[in-house]
Amino acid sequence: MPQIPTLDDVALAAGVSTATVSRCLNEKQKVSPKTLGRVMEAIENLGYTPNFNARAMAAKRSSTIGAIIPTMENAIFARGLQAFQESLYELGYNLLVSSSAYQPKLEAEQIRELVARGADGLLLIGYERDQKIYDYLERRRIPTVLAWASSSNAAQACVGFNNQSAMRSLADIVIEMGHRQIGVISGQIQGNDRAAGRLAGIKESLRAHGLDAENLNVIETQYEIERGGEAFEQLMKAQPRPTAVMCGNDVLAAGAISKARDLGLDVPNDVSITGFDDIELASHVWPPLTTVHVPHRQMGRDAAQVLIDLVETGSTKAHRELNVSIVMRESLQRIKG
Amino acid sequence: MPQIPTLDDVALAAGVSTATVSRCLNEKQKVSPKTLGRVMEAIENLGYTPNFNARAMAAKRSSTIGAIIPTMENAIFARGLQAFQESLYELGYNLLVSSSAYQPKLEAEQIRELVARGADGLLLIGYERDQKIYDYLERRRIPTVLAWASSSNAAQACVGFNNQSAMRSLADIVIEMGHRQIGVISGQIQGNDRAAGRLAGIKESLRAHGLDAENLNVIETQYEIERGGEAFEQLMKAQPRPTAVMCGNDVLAAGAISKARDLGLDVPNDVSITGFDDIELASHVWPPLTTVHVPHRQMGRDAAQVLIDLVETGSTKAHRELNVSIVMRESLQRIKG
DNA sequence: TAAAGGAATGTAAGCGCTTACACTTGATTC
DNA sequence: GAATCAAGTGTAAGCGCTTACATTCCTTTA
Repeated sequence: MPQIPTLDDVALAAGVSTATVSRCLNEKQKVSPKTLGRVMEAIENLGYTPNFNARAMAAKRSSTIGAIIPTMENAIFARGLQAFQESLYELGYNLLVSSSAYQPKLEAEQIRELVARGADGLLLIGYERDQKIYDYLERRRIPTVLAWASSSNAAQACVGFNNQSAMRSLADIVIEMGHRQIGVISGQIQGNDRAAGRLAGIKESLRAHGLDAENLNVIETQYEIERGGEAFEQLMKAQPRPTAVMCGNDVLAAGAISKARDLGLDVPNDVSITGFDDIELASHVWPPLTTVHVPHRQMGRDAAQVLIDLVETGSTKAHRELNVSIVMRESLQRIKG
Repeated sequence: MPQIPTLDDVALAAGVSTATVSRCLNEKQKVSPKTLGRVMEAIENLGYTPNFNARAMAAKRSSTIGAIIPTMENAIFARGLQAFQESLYELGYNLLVSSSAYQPKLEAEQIRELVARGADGLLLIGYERDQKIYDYLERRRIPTVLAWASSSNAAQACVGFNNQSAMRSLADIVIEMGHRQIGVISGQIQGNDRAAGRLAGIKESLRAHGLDAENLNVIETQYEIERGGEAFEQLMKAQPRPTAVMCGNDVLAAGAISKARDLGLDVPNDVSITGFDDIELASHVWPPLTTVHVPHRQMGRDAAQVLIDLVETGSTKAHRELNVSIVMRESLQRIKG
């Protein structure tokens, strides 16, 4: 029954002290090439792997970053997170991911969990959460970056974009194309600043064009393709029927497009549909979606850079706002006549 | 500068020993209600959270399960993993997920990483990997479950389905619908037993129907929607042109459908297309995909159950094979005339 | 009433690492 | 040749927990 080799075993086998073995692992330059070779050989022979928990405990840092995203079920966060983790890896950090299912309570739990696991820093999505959480992170001195959103009054570092003004731009286009009956399929506003911002952007645009923003037909639902379809069906029952349906993201929009076909409606001739995010799917549904392109990869990279800066140098809070753009595709059409 | 409270601080505040505090956290029933109350109050007041690393180290178990999936970029593994993690949670375990980007080397690294982090057990996808890895896990005594595949000769516990016979069933239907010119868009076979099995299933069916399996037109590519489109375009250049294109999964099929439209081809009148997995997308593209339905949620639940059984009781290796079914939708059509 | 037993709690030895500090060595300088 | 210094290495004290074992204090039972 062979025991799992420890650093002591390696030290013994190589005829050096544990301190030296540790140096071979973490600060090679502090060790003579001769010793290094001997130690590495012993490590190889024994099949030694450092115990992460012991290391984190002794060193009081873990080279681990935690991220909590609202969902892994669709691709919204996938690309950005991928870029985030690639950048972290290059900087010598590992990423631990949890998903909160859009539930603030679960998110709070998972923040504690990641901190308990010794995360050196955290990536969170959006800025809207209980102040207690921020206090907790402050007390524990856990550097935190908020992504996918941008709020100038957040005390934390932000790397993201302005959801409201992004959606405002898209709504401007929709309205200037002649649409007056607009339906909205939004994500749940409660506890989701991104969804709230996007909806606010539409209302802002309506007001700016002298249209009624208060009676806007909005359906809130979960970010699932099926839910998008259901909401769309609901919206199309209204009289007068919307000529354009703006969706809180591409997943909802894909559901709406699919349901439109089921209902025998032609997109965009009978009704225009727009999305948000420009995930891969957006250009592969039919008709392809007019949507807001979000630079997910860049956001992920920037977030990693800002966060590690915070972790290693405790540098001053950064606040990076990225530019989004509107991608015009066939799902949105000018009102005829 | 307030220090982060430790178990010692709690013990001091509650006027008990550290052992008692530990018991309050882990084995409440061993502590008198009076003491429990006092300790919990102290924990509350101090805002104490146990240090995970210290706990794992002292207890020699972490109540953590590791999972390594080939990709998080699309929904293939999302649903099953979600069910896996929900079941684990009910059983008192946490899940740590990494993605290997379909690279065996990265996977090996991540296995070591998860083991170093003290994972009590591992979930891996498929069975095809270097024997050294299995030896390593054996030596370290890390219970492991292989999912998304099924191989009766794997030494590890398996929870999955037979990719080959599943695809064979679908191919049988395609052929019996009169298709003779079949093109295949497969995932990379190298290091991916699921992709290999699916392709083998198609060839098996061809042979069984007295058709030429050796000259089957197969394009191997990555599981990305864009790649599916490219491969489809390539396949359609063949003479004679395929009347049916069978895809290694739904993501490739979605790409193929989208590209077909770009090429001015009507699915299924000009060409039939099939997928595999039955992810949400499959029923929302147009035309909806005929595909192989995989019971992802059940697979996730079963895998959790089998793995925790292994971890806690060291029970004998289980081997669960799940049934898949074919879902007929509009993307596959009988050859006319 | 004393012995026995069980429940509640305490004592203290690690778990496998990192790192401050101390020490040894050999080269360099005056 | 003594003093100085840097490079390489070793010693040992924790990091914050769990848990085997010891101890205390009741309640039971003969």
